[in-house]
Amino acid sequence: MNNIICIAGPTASGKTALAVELAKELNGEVVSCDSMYVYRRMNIGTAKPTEEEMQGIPHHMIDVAEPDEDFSVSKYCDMAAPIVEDITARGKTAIIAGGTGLYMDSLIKGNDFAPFPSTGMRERLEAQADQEGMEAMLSLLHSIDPDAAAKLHLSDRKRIIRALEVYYETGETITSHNLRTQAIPPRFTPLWLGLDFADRAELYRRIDLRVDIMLQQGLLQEIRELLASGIPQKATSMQAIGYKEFVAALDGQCTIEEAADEVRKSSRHYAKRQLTWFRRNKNIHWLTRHTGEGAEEIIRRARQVIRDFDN
RNA sequence: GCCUCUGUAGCUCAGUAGGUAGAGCAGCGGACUGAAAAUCCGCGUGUCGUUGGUUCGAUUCCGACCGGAGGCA
Repeated sequence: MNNIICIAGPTASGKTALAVELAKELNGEVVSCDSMYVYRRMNIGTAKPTEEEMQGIPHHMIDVAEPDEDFSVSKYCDMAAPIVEDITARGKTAIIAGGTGLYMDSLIKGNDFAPFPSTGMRERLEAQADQEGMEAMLSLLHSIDPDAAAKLHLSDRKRIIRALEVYYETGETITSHNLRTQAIPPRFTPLWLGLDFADRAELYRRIDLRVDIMLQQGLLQEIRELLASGIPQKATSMQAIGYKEFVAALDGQCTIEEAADEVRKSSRHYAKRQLTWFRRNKNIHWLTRHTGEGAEEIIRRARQVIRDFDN
């Protein structure tokens, strides 16, 4: 009997509904695995499940951070791992559902992350990159961690700087750090379920529809309130799809309709990236929804996978 | 009705002084270890409107026809 189930899948694929349904049937509680559900007061644009959708099932890792807070994978794992352990210790099933692949994998594997220093190292490296250029930064990285440098593209500023930062702060290269943490056995061994559509266009249609619904539900008002409460436009939370685009529109940089088009486009790209991430996880049992099939069919197949797994 | 412009990838458009074509966006694939809804990489998918003619060879030149835009009436 498996007491941990992971539900992966792209945005708008029906993870929330499946998680609640399985929780009802398996005496479960849902642990959200979504980098944006963690922020309070960001409800409409993140498509956070409503009280009604939760149907009385306990949900964890939702509304655990302020929108101007610097949240991260490591904070997520630090908070979520004890929750999963507690749920299973109480004899219930933990249903980990969400679309943030890095968070989900890290929670399951028990990754540990090199610290994020507040020593000003990051700022110094950023300044150095501005002055000397990325070629210089990459060749610097090459001299201390050739493996990491070989894997990174010149344009991937974010990762080049992080690799340098880890080395200068800890004395260990990021390559060595990653190898070390990958050798740690996984913290959990869940049953993996994945949601996808046989016809990609169908997923995209659902995404388009969802953007219209968000606007009807008052997304613009939600964003105005967040900004009015002092959330800076460059906060991580405001980089969420559906927020950054409408923030620009409210700022007069484009029309609402243009922003809505951008949101649809970014959401499609995001869904594709999510699928790319999850597809390499060979443990996932994919529940592929074909044209004409309803949500009940997917739930039925999920039950079947769970039954087969328990036998 | 006449005149001018126009028809090339899903969309917007380049281009070939005649040798079957290429950009951006879309789309597709991939990477990913304190930002991940972030960040980054790769890949043209085409009856060049139709049909005749000239030519060794036409998307390109010429004619007709069919669409579209504008002008004159």
